[in-house]
Amino acid sequence: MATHIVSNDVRKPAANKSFGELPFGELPAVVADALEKEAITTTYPTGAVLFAEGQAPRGVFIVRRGRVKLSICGSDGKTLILRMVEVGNPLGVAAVVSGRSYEATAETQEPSEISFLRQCDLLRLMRMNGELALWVTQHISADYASTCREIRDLILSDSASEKLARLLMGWLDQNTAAKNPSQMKLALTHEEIGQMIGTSRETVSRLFAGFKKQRIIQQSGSTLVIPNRVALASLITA
Amino acid sequence: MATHIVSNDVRKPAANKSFGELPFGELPAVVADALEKEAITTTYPTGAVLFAEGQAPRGVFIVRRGRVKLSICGSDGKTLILRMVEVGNPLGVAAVVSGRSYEATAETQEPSEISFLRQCDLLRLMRMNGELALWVTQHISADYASTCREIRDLILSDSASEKLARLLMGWLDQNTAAKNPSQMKLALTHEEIGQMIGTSRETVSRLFAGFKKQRIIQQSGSTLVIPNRVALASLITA
DNA sequence: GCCAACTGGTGATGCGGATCACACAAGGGG
DNA sequence: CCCCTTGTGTGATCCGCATCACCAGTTGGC
Repeated sequence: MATHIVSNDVRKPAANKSFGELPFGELPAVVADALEKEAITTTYPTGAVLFAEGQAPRGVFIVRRGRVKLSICGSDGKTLILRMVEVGNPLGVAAVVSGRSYEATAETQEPSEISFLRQCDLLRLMRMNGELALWVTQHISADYASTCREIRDLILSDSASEKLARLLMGWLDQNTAAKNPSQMKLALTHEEIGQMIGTSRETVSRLFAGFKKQRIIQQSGSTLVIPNRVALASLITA
Repeated sequence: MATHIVSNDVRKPAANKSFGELPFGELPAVVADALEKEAITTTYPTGAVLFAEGQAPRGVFIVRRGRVKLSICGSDGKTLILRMVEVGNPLGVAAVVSGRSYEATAETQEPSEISFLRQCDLLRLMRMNGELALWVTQHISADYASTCREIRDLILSDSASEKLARLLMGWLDQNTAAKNPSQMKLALTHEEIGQMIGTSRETVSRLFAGFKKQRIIQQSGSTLVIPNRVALASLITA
């Protein structure tokens, strides 16, 4: 648990890497204790909406098992997926702390086990427990950083292929721990991928086809192999 | 632009005007007290870079006079302006608290007076002073919310006119306090407006021309008048 | 087993806005 | 004063991708 804030030590200066990774793979002991005492854990089916954009904050949700999709949507029904939230991470902290309404919608992506902590309880615990307050604050910072990254990727590359390449690179980086780091399971539909990079489903289809033709990726079933990481990287600067 | 980068050294020993004369604006008393004791205040010319995207965090900056542009940039030199930071607001809090590198670049937009508080001092103060910690946390939340809003406005409206209309509406809303709420000073160039909404300078020019033709806005010098707020609003849903 | 709903591939078409290429106004400094 | 920079207005062109329209697999329910 590397939960210290300060220290002038920098972990990885400009290596703008995947944001999903937070310093704690598991919850710090204090947080875990607090949760055990105060939180209510529930099992949700796929597609359950934990909270929706614009709702007044009720509390925070912490993913104990499963995966949650965090997205924002426009008036015309268009959707942008901000990120997938993995086990051990909280949802809705910024809204709860600030008292503003939830900024995004959280929906379970698969059957999930989620702990819920009411707003007033969280705030009380934060006051009593500096460590927990710190944990919360760091998560908000991480969310902020991840959102900035999202903006960068979306705005500053205006070819769709560059955006997709960035997304794939991000997935690769998250995957370095796996036994075969150039291989991964594709858990999203083309539609959802489109919603992550702000393009249409058809474009995603065509891009994948193009990448396959250029031997940048290979696909068998839902398994995606990227034999040529440099080729992928070269699409980004292009 | 980017005339010179400011390092940690202070270039002019804290413009020694009596603190009583211009206290820390609208800051809460505790925050103001802490800053008075610990922060170093410096005057910067237009175009000074307080910190740049990717740098390791040194501390937070608080705007005491002037205006600071917060932006992120892509490899190809393209720039997106996140927001203008006004008097009384801190810059770089998320980076300092999380220890990650700054997520954006901060550049003075006009001659400004900025207080600087080192990372270690801020963290120490936060530990000692819950109120200040709360102030910091709320600011990070606010930044997060504002960034989410930015994303929404950028992604979910894909006509450029809608984006511009959104921007103008935002300015109008900030302006309600003024004596003439439908009138404002245009402090940005078309280029910068383009960088705020993610379009080219030429498009901004053409959009303004179109809006004028449709009697949605009037312009005389750098003063912008929006006589018809509803017409502007109607562009957003369209 | 079959049908319905979802997913993925691919062509044709059209539009929005990026880009290039100017020309013009306003300062500002030497 | 002229020049040089910076901001602005506008036309012409061009291309990427959204959109529409299909069809072909795949999955899951009953």
